[in-house]
Amino acid sequence: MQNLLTHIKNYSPLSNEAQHALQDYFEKKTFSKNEYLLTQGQVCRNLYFLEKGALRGFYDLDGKEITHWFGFENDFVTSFHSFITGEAAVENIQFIEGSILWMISKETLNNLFNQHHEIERLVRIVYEKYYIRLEERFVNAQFKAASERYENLLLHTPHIIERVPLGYIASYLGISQETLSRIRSKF
Amino acid sequence: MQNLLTHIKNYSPLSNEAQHALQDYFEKKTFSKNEYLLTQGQVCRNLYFLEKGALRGFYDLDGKEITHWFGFENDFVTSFHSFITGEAAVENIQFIEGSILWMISKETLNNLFNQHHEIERLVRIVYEKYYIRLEERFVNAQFKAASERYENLLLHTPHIIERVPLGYIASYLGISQETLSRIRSKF
DNA sequence: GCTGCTTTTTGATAAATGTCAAAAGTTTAA
DNA sequence: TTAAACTTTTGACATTTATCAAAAAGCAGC
Repeated sequence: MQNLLTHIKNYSPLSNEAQHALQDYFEKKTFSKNEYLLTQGQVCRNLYFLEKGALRGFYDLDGKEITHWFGFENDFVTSFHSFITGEAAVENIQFIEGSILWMISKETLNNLFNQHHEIERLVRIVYEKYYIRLEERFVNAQFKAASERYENLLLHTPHIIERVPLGYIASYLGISQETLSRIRSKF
Repeated sequence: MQNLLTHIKNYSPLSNEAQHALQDYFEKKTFSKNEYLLTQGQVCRNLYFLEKGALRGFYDLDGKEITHWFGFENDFVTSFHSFITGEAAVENIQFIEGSILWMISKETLNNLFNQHHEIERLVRIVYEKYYIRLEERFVNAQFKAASERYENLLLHTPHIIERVPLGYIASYLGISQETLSRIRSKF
């Protein structure tokens, strides 16, 4: 929990009352490797903070698993589309490692927004950060060649390569596993 | 201005005070076709609401202009990365049509956040919407073939095809103009 | 250290898309 | 109205990436 609070305060300062409110309502959860946090078709009504571990979001495309994002320590995690719209998730969220997370429901969070303007501010700022992070990935995906995307990964998020099987990384980069293997052999 | 207020209230309800505050601080701007709202290297310190017209965001890649987004009526527009981080923009924003927009500075907006929790809520909700919109584009970009991306465009945002030159659309879809032309000839 | 299972690499070939150059079509403005 | 400028299409060819199949490498449990 200390992790969560410390991390959160990097985004935006919080009064003691707001901190206590968050402490009261975030609930600790642990999962082991390969367990699912969410499966396709469920509505994701919670937001999670990943204190320790790793997970991936993936969906089924013609029988193949397409991993489109990873979460690691200090990431906020949910199936954003489902969480925001209240519709069924098209994706699955699965643990790649045994993990510890903190959970809060959308409903509780909305109540906290009403009670503490600064908590809503915090979430607004988190969205900003996540928005530009996604924008960067988008530009990479659409306008860079496969080998450049891999180089960028090596450069900016090497922990992904160290902690994630190659097959997941391939679809994360939007290329086939064979192509990724060939790109790697050139380094 | 009425447009802006009406549109905004679709996101989240607003008290009269908050509405008046917005009315006081949003400033009207008009531009003609081909003018620039922002050029690469400038810091974008404003958020805009596009009441009428159309524009594009593009950047330079090895001498070629890569259009990566469009804005139309009722869109909020800025160079998000620059607006959020305060760093120089890597992109240009140019009008595709003569346009009318409403402008507010980041500084003024931050003041309004302090005075009206509900305005910050509104922006938080706008970010949510824009986040999932971008997420959808990302999945399309990375995991769908060029012809599928074009079909999706026809299906979901046909106004883009009607109002934007083909060359811009090609890079928006992440394909060459020639390939786009060939895809189109098959319909 | 072996056995069976999973992950990664390699090879051959096919499919999708890009590039360059030129032709055809459209728009603009004197 | 017509020449000039810009946009879109077409053709030939090159490059990138995917696909399918099989071999090699890595790893957990015995």
